[in-house]
Amino acid sequence: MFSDETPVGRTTPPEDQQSLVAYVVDSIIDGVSKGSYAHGQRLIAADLAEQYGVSRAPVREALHVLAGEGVVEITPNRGAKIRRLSTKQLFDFLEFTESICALGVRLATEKMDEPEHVAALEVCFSHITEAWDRRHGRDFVTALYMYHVEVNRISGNQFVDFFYRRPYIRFYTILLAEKVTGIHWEQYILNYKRIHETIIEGDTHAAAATFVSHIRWVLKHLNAADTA
Amino acid sequence: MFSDETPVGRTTPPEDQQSLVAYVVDSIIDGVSKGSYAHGQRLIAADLAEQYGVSRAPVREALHVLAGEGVVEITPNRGAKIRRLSTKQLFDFLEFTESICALGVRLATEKMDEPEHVAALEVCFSHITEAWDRRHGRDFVTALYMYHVEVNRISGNQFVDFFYRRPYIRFYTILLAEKVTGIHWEQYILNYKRIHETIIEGDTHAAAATFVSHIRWVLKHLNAADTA
DNA sequence: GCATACGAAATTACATACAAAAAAGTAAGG
DNA sequence: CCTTACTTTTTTGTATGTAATTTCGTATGC
Repeated sequence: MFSDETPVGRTTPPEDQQSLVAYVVDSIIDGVSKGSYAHGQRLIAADLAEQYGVSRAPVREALHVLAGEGVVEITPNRGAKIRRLSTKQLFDFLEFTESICALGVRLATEKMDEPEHVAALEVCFSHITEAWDRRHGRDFVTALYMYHVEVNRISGNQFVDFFYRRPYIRFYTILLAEKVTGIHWEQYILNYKRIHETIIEGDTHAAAATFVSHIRWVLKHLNAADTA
Repeated sequence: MFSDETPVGRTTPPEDQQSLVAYVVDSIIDGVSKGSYAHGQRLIAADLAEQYGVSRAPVREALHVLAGEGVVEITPNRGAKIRRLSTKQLFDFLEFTESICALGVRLATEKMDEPEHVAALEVCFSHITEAWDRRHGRDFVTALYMYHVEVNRISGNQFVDFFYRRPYIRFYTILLAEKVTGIHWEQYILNYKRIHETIIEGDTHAAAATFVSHIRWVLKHLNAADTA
C-alpha cells in the first residue's frame, strides 16, 4: 500500500525470549510479514536452526505451532511450507474477518456507557490518524489492527478477543494490506472516522451498519482490483 | 445433552497414520472430546509418550500443534495444559461461530442454483435427522457440524471453509454440546428443518435471518441456563 | 532430444541424552 | 500445628544421533 519507510526492527535475541520456540515462532512470523520468506517457500528445519543459532528441536516445535496456527503447512516427510494465499483467499479472509469484527463492533458499542472504554478507543483511534498523517503504511495497518483488538476486548466476548489476537490473523491482516491496491485511502480513513464516531456514540445499530458498509466498500474495490 | 450410547472408537494405531505427530494430535483431541482429559489438566510429555508408545519428540510437537490450535496452553518451563473454558467462554464461542456460520449460510444460499449443492446438503441434513431419530448425541452434534462444513464448502469462501474445519472448532463445538443443558431439542431440530428449507430454496435474506434467529434462540436459552 | 531408471545428497521424522528448572517431599524451627 | 529452608525427584527444554524418505543430479535407453 504505502512505501515502507523503516526497515523494521530485527527479531529479538533469544535471551529476551521466554523460550526458543517462542523466539523462532516470532522470528518466522516476522520474517513472513516483512517478506523475507516467500509464500509457498519451503522452510528447512536445519537451515532455520543454523540461522537462529538453535538446534532443530525447537525449530521443529515452532513449525508445528505455526502449522497449528495455519501459517505454515506441514506435509508428512516433506516438511513445512509457508502457506500460499491466493488473492481470492485474502479476499475471503477479509470477508471472513468482517463478520468477526462486526460482532466485536456491535458488542463493544453496547459498552460505551463506560467512559474508560471510550477513552481507550480514543487513544487507539489517535494512533490510526497519527500513522495516517505520517503516511506510514505498516504503522497504519498495525494501528487499525490494534483498534479492533481494543474493540474486541471491550466487546466482552472472550472468544472474539482471543481469536483476533492470534498470530495468523495478524499475519494475514498485514499480508492483505500489502496486497491491497487501488483503494482510495482518503475515503478509507474517512470511513473509519465515521465508524469510530458511531461506536463511541453507543448507537449499536448504526455502528454495525457503518462498519459493514465500510467493509462492503472495501470488498467492492478489492474485487474490482482483482478482476482488472 | 444426550446420554452417550457408544463408547467411542479408540484412537487409530500409529501404523495407519501419516505421522506420529498427527496420531498424537488426533488422540489428544479425541481424548479431550470424550472427557478423558479434564480441562486445565496438565499434559506430561513423558506420560503421553509412554501411553502412545512413542518418544517425547513427536509428543512435544503434537502439543505445540495443539497450542497453535488453541486447545492447549504451553507455559514456559511448566509444560502444557488443556485449555480451561468457562461457560461464559463457551457462550462466547457460540456467539462467535454464529457470525461465521451465518456468513457461510448467506453465501451458500446464493449457490443453490446448482442442483449438486442442493443434493449434497440434503444428504448432510438426512444425517442430522437420522442421528436425531436415533437420539444419538455425539452423532447428532457431529452431523450438525458436518452440515455446516458442507454449507461452508458450498459458500465458496475458502477461509470460512478452512477455519470451520480446524480441529479446535470441532473440539469446542463438541464441548459446547456436552455442556448445553435446558435446550428444547425438539424445537432445535424444527429450527434446523426451517433453516435447511430456506437455504435450499435459495432465498439469501430469509436463510440468513432464519439462521440468525435460531442462534439467538439458542443463546437466549443458554443464557437462561447459565444465570439460573 | 526426451523420458526413465538409478544413485548420491539432502531432509525429515523420530529417538535418545543431558542440563536446567520446577515440583514435591522432608526436616528443622517457630 | 504451621511455616520455612533444603534436598530429592520429576519434568521440561534443548541438543544431537540415526534410519527412512524424498529430492536432485546423472546416466542410460529409446
